[in-house]
Amino acid sequence: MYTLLDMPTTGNLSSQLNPHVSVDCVIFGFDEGDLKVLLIERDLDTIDHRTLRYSLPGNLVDDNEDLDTSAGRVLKELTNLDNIFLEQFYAFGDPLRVKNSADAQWLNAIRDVPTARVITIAYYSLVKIGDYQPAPSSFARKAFWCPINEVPALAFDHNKILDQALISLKTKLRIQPIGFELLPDKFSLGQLQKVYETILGTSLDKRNFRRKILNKGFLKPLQEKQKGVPHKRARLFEFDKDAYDKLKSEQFYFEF
Amino acid sequence: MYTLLDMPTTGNLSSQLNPHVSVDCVIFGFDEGDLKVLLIERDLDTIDHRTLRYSLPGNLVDDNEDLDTSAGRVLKELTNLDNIFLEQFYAFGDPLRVKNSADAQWLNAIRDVPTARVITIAYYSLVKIGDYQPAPSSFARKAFWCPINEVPALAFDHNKILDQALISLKTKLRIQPIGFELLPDKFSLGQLQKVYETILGTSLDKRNFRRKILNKGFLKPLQEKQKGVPHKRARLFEFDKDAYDKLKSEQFYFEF
DNA sequence: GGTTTTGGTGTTGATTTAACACAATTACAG
DNA sequence: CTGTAATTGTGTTAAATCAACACCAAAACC
Repeated sequence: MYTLLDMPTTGNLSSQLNPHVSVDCVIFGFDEGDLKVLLIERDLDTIDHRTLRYSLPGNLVDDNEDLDTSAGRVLKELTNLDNIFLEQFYAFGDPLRVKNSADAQWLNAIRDVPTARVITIAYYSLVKIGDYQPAPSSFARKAFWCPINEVPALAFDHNKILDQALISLKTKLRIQPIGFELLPDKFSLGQLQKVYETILGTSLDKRNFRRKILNKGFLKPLQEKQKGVPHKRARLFEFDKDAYDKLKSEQFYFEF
Repeated sequence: MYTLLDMPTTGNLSSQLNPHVSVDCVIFGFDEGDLKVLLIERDLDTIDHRTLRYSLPGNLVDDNEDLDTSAGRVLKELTNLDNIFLEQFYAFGDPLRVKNSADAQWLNAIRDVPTARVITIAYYSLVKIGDYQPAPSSFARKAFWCPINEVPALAFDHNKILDQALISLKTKLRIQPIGFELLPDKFSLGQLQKVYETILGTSLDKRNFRRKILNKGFLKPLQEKQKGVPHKRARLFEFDKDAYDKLKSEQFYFEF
């Protein structure tokens, strides 16, 4: 174990944290019909209860790292999720964004320059929940999937960052086929429809949805079927990356 | 006049520049059938010729300012363009982005911490060229509109930033009615079509374009017509903001 | 054997799209 | 004054896409 004051900041000995710039990661997953987001519970050993317990995984960048690299490193350090494709979506720079009293104590414990103004570059990603096992480390005591509708008050402006991430996700879903990234490799059309309905916040006609998405030509039907469900078994599909890449190269515009 | 070493950094006496974070502005305009971008020529009094002369308007943020505010201030300081709606589109953070030899001398002359790693938050905007008169100040010796296809080598990673801004612009044009923001208040459909064609890089069918854009319902036809053209005079239109806001509030999705 | 749950399927009418050609108006050149 | 060059403005048709809509099938569980 480490204490808050001497915990490792990065895995790299020559590292040098930039006190003014951080990255935050909004990792979306989908499970049991719910859209979820990966949160951490921060280590509170030395901190009283007025401190906000939960936050998005995020930390200062290292001055030798690219922003994308930072985001990947920080995510791994806090949650053990590795090799995630992260997409930058917005930089948050309110001069007061880390100056709330509830955050001050935690910053005092963990930062060299706790009063510095910090600009954060926010990233998001979509993952198949089953493919990754979040495991907390560094200043994260827990790392867990939280349903979007049950997200508690988060540190700093993280609730605002999450809201913005959701907006970006919605926009992206309408422009690029990303729904399946939240699902297992093999999925049914019912599952995929549910992803679209959840994120877009609408309900969709089953027959129209199927026709539309299948006509795009990048879903490959498998022989395999669902098992163990108390109803008719759905045929499984997988995303056909080759087919999609080919369409893209022919200037095909996806729009859902 | 000022010299490079004692030039004002902001108009605010209590200001404190953050050596690690800057903003850069990509201002698009449209003129004579060309898409243009606002560049500055940097003051080179003390600098040899290997230094890159041109750049996007940009500078360090002040630690008391919001990023959006910084972008507006920096743009005004360098080009005198004021009250421009700027939209953030990406943060660039390559650790080496300001470390090219051609940039080093200029940084030495102008920055307190010339070797600091600088992350930049990039903004873009669309303006009617006729509405603004660029006037250089601070370290800008000139401020001028440059056709997109004739942009020279720029400082730092500014060519990359510009490329990315163009991609964002293209995406945005397909999703929101922003073409008229590049045109005078009163414009012809021919001008508007040209904006779309230039930015999207395609040619469009005139009859289909007119029908489609007029059916959206936010272009108000005026009685007025073009003057002084060596061909039939086009009817002028204006953007009807009220009508558009009403459509938006009814969950209308624009898509071109 | 009945109940519950989700999977799977097709048609129709309305809307939207792409493709396509020609006459009218103006300034300017000769 | 006449012709030319440039751009405006307009309508139809066939094809594609979209929205709306209802019922039977299969599996687990009781």
